[in-house]
Amino acid sequence: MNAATGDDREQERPARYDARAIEAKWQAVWAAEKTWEVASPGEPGFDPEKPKAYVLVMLPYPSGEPHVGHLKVYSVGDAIAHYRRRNGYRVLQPMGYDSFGLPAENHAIRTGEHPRISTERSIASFRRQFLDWGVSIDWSRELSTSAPDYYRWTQWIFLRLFEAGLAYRTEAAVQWCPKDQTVLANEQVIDGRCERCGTEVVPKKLEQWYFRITDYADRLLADFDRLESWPEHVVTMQRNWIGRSEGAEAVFRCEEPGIDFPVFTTRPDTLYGATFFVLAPEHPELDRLIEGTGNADEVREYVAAALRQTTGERGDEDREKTGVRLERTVVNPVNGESIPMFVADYVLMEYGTGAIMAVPAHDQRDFEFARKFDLPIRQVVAPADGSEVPAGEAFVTQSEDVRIVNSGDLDGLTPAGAKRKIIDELEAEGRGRLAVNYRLRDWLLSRQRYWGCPIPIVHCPECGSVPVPDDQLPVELPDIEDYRPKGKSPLATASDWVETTCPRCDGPGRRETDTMDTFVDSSWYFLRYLDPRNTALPFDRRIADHWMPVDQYIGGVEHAILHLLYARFFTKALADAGLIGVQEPFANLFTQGMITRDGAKMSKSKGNVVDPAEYVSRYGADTARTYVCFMGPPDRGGDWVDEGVDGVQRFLSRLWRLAAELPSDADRAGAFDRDWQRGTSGPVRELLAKSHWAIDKATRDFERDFQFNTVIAAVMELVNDAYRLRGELGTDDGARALAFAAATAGSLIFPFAPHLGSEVWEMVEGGRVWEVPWPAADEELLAKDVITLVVQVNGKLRDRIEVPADADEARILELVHASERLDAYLDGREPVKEIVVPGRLVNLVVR
RNA sequence: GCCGGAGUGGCGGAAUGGCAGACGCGAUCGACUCAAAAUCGAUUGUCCGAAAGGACGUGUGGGUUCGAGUCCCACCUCCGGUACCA
Repeated sequence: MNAATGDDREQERPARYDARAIEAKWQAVWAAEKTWEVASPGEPGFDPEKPKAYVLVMLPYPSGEPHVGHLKVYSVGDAIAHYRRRNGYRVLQPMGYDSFGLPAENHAIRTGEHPRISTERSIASFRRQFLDWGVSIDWSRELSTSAPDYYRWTQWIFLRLFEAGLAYRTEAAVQWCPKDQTVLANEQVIDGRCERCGTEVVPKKLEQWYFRITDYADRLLADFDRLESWPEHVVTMQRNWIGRSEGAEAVFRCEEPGIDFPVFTTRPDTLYGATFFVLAPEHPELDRLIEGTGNADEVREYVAAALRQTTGERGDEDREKTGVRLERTVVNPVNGESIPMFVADYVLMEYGTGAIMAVPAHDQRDFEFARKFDLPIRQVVAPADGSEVPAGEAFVTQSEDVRIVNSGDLDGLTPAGAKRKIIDELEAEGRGRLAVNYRLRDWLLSRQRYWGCPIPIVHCPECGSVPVPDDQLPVELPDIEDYRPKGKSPLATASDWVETTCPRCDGPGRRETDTMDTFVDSSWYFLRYLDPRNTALPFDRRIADHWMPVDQYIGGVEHAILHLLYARFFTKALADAGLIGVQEPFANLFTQGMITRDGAKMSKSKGNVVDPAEYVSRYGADTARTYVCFMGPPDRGGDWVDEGVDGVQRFLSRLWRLAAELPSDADRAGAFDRDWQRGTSGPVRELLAKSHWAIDKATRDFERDFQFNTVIAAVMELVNDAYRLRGELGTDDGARALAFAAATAGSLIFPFAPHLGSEVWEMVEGGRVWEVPWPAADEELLAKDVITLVVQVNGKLRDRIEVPADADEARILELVHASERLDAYLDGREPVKEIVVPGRLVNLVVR
């Protein structure tokens, strides 16, 4: 008979956990009292006693409705924010929208609706849902990057970079997306396809705006040391993307018509093995080189064909090598040898100098090319033990157990030694030098699209590219009739807007009609949050220096390179301009894993999309939020399972009922009294100890890389124990223990289920849980008098014994030897070794 | 190819070198109910055994250790990133 709840309370039908009512109640409190607003130094309400914590989730692109990825990232971010607040920090958690961008513009092309209208609609629904989820945001700082009072400062910063020589315009081969009709940055081309629409990109020669991010390559690498905690793989990805490689530049001279061709090589030690020389089809000296030679037309034809290829086709490694031999030769600077020249599309203009020395014996690509064109292959690196190298492939090795051969005075040296010697020689003769090369290229920022931040430049036939003066900012985006891109920016059709006067000479000028890549907008938004209503500057340096860096940044790993690299670059450039003190924007980074459904990425075409709003209205925000944190470690992905949501709902209901069905207030007063707690025994003590265990476990797992799944599991255990012990707790002490357990569970679950946590706390203790410090476990209640020790024989579990917690090794062994169970396993043998791990186990080793 | 990450019950996942499988889902049984749902409780790695108990068990093969899911070596599979980068 289960009599625990069988009192007359049941006559009035037990109330049920009404998540929506509870959530509306607390959201109203937070909105009315502006609970999550936080002051900067000098503002009223600023509390200098508390340390600051800037907790930031990557700003969303507002398109349609938030999806589960947003639910997860804000659930994680908010849990961290709440945890920090209750640990005594002044937490800033702002919100904004990355509201320029292609989807809104494409929508405008389809429907004719102005992107501003559809964007505002999306922002409204994002805002509504974030409020509905009860995220603890300082809404007074809300911003959107497409608002003139925001992009005014994006333009202002662009002009500072322009003045510093970090923004420039030049003609170069760029990646063009034929569908979106715009150029793309290298970072936005994935496997030769447009990151946004998946169309194959094609090369195109255009005059475009760039940021000189390559100037910062070394600092971007070195300053990984300044970060507190970033996922190692993100750092590695950025390292690889920057792609620093050390080597040498060597100059090969073509006597006729007299052109020096520098090449970059990471293997100057193999210079003697160079048997031919290859130029990229785009090489600027090619025309001059072939002028008047017998096969100039053939070469031109090859080049034209190469340029027509999509980036994907050209990048295909498996394709057979192609190329054309030029009727020219170059001289190898180390041995004076004349070697034939080729043009081939496997050499890229964007990397190095667009020309290579080919060492077929030790480079797979050169090897394939040499085979195809029947060129000599000269081995210059050999295993130190004199063994043969495989014939059908290039001999490529990082090993130092090799020696240089067939290379004059380099013979017998290791590659490292040969590199040093050859670079010294090249430098002495002025035919080369030590060189460092990067994979990273300058950031192409102009886009031939409408819905972006206008570039504040006027083109003047007299003065060139002239910056718009600061006092004329913002250069506002004009309204236009037709959004369709036509190979140039739709802005070009707004002739009233385009035609202007030159700020420098007052003559006629034309506005720059390209807009900025939206990644520019999001490269500094974390600074605007700090001083969002400043009308004189993008932000006040003193305020920014107070809050920066972001203490905890949270977002998807898909931004590991793009956004995070750009934002790091911007921060350094702004620091160099004296606008801010920090060198790195994000001290700690947490990347959350992607939620799938039925094991697959969610997509409309698969019909497996989870709409968070649907779950929030059915189960409540607390259930949805707690569920995404409970699925597994938040930095890993997880599969959305409806039954799992039910499980979390069940748990939250149990917690609510535990609080709702507590005995009357009078019986349970003093539940938090430590002296009383320490004096208890039996089931009362057991439940109190479990409560303190949960506090300790939750706190440790919170600190340990945000292991939210086990934090929540600990609270579940506490609630389960409370139910299990409830029947044995019919005394006043029992009522107090239950009250303490329920209040503690509410307090610990609050970062994930803030509404329920507040409600439970209010029901049990009264007051506001977010104003109560994060609980600390009582060591004395954590400690046990009697502990169970595991006894092993030869590493196999054979017995358990109860020992006093303070028993020493001798006493433990005495108890072990008293065990009759063990005799069978020992079989009369004397242990040769007895290992005692206090508090853990005993292992008897017998032979 | 290169660089990361991960392989543990029917499923998601727990385990500072020390009781493998916490917690949740699912499943089975029981209580309540006319019945069902909800709720509460119990059981739930595999094999042998009536039971007591025993053997096996963390992708594979070896190693270190009193003791290995955890550390080392070699390999396999999956996932992510990246790639004619000279």
